[in-house]
Amino acid sequence: MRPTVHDIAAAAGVSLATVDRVLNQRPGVRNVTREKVESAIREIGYVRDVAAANLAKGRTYPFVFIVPASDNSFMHGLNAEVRAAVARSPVERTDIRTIEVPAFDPAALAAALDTLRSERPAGVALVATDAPEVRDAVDRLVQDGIPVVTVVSDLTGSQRHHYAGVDNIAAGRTAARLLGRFLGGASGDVAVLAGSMLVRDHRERLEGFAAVMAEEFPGLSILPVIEGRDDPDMAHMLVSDALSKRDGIIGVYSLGAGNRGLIRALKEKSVDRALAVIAHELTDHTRTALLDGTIDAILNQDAGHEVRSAIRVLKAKADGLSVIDAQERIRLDIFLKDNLP
Amino acid sequence: MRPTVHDIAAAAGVSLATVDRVLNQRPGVRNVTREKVESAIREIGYVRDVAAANLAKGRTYPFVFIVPASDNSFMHGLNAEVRAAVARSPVERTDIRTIEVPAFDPAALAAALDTLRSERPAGVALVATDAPEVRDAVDRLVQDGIPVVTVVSDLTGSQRHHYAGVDNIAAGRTAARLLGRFLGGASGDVAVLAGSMLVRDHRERLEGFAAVMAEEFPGLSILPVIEGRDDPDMAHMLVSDALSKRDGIIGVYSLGAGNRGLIRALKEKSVDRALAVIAHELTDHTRTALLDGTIDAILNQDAGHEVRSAIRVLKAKADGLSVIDAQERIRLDIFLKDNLP
DNA sequence: AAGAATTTGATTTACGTACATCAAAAATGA
DNA sequence: TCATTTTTGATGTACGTAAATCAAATTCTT
Repeated sequence: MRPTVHDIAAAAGVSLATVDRVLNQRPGVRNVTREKVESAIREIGYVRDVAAANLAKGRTYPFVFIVPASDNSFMHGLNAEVRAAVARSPVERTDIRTIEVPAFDPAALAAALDTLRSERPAGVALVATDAPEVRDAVDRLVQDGIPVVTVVSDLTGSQRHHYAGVDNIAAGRTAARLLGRFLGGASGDVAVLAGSMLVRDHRERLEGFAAVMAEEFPGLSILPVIEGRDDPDMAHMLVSDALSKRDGIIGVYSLGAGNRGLIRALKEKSVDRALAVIAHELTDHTRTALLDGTIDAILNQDAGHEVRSAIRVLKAKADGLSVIDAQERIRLDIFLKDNLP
Repeated sequence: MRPTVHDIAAAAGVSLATVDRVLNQRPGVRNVTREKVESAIREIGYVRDVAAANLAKGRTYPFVFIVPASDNSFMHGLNAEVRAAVARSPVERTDIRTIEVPAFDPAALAAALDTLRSERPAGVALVATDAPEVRDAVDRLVQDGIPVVTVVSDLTGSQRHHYAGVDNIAAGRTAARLLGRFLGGASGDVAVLAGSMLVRDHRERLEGFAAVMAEEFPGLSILPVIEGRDDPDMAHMLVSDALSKRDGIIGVYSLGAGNRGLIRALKEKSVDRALAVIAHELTDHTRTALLDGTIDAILNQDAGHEVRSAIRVLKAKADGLSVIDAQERIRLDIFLKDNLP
């Protein structure tokens, strides 16, 4: 049987009340006594029964999710997953509040984070905009002892406890190798469609993509990045334009959102020529395009996994427990038309 | 606040004791009363607090894992993951016992399953050997009300509650498309190395592989399957032999274990020619081979996820709760050298 | 309608932890 | 050494559920 607080008390030769004072860092314990209790805890391998503790405390975990107010499929999906988590709240003892902040607005995000310092939630998850003021605001929360995890997009050099998202450099590298291999040694141009180079994920994907292209596929040259601002119409226009102007384009890498416009442009031109196309994020549109052959592969991060992982990690941090690293690694999904979920 | 048993009692106009009788299916309740209570439960949306219930019951979940005594990297990894789950047992309130049965021996597996009928564990997870007697034994357990999940390999037509493993037909199809695309329209022969065609996963992978090859890559023809019995030396010999005899081989698909021998054979021959190679299961050997270019892609199922998912599902079934389907879907991992974990 | 059988209510204890209160003991200061 | 402060012990209640007991009420039989 698993040891209880009574076992600690017996092992340390103190009373239950003293054990309680040590366990919950209440005042009024001499250092010698505290150490006696702590070593007893270590010796008998006591682990607090979190379920019983939460029951006694009537504890719920007040968490805050900060998401950007972006109007693209991926963010909609992420929001849906957060809502699903809210729906599970009573069972999971969480109490999740969502804050929307303008996208790409570091000041607004930092302000929102600072608001939380006085509110003192049990944990904060945010889709980070990679800027110094955001980093500093996150570090302040961490200093205050509030667990913080970044979701989808990480924050350079911050003290956040965890990042629930994919390795975007690896994603870009993977895209490059797939595209290169699919093109089988042919020479030509590769178009890259991004949302904005101000977003860290996009920059990183491009960085990884360019690196592998340069190292391994010298026959392929990357054209100047097209920034579609994750907007379908803009993407459609820019991609159509590029395809008409440049005959040498034999591959396309879409590393952001706004794939609807890309797909439309590709379909209009695909009568003329075959392109190898890799896109990010599995949505209804990209799924259809993958199935009909417009897109050859989709790289995806599972928003549901990211949200659930963020919550698990925040809970563990709030309880001072460790996490199963392998379980919390967010994997890069590669979908061909055969392994779609 | 979340409703409790007291709220049910008040809503249904009965006593706590009666609510308890209904909730825990104890005898001595008239049907009209039972229905009154049940509709009250539905109306106020009561969900049993599993943590509190387990605390009261002092419950642990006695689970049994049945794994084949196979001596290959994948099964070693699976065993390690089960042991890791055992190490977490006190915290997760599980009590996991492992039974080893001879591999590819349906009778032994069925016998082991039947033993469990009297033991009545809270759940059983097994790596299924796909045979009628196993199916019948599983169905008997299910009839007895014991939750059963298959892991890694599924069981045709059985009543098992859940399968924690990948879709192997999809895996084979994915391998075929990757290989076909990597070969970029070239014509030639493709060698397939399997463990044994008696195992369902291997048969299914081959089936999916062959289907896509026939549909989409008519220039590639699949040679008769090499059965290496998941044995490195045997695989080495057979593959070396095939590569020497057939100059037309330009691609290899290894859908089972025993990749060490394959890799050795490939390295010996690779000086002469470039092959596209796809293999299953990420191990130290295949990882190294992927990094040095001997293998082009690895398809993988994460044994840790499978074990943890199996346990979550068994718990949920034992508690009569539902599972988050998307969370329990075991995904096919595709690894190129750039996205290795 | 009486007696038996069944159904329902009321109440208690327990699980492991948190938290509060009050009394007792020990350490500290002058 | 005495008064004061600090530390420790003892005890009780609570969280939401399970499980048991015994008494009371209701239904069923004949």
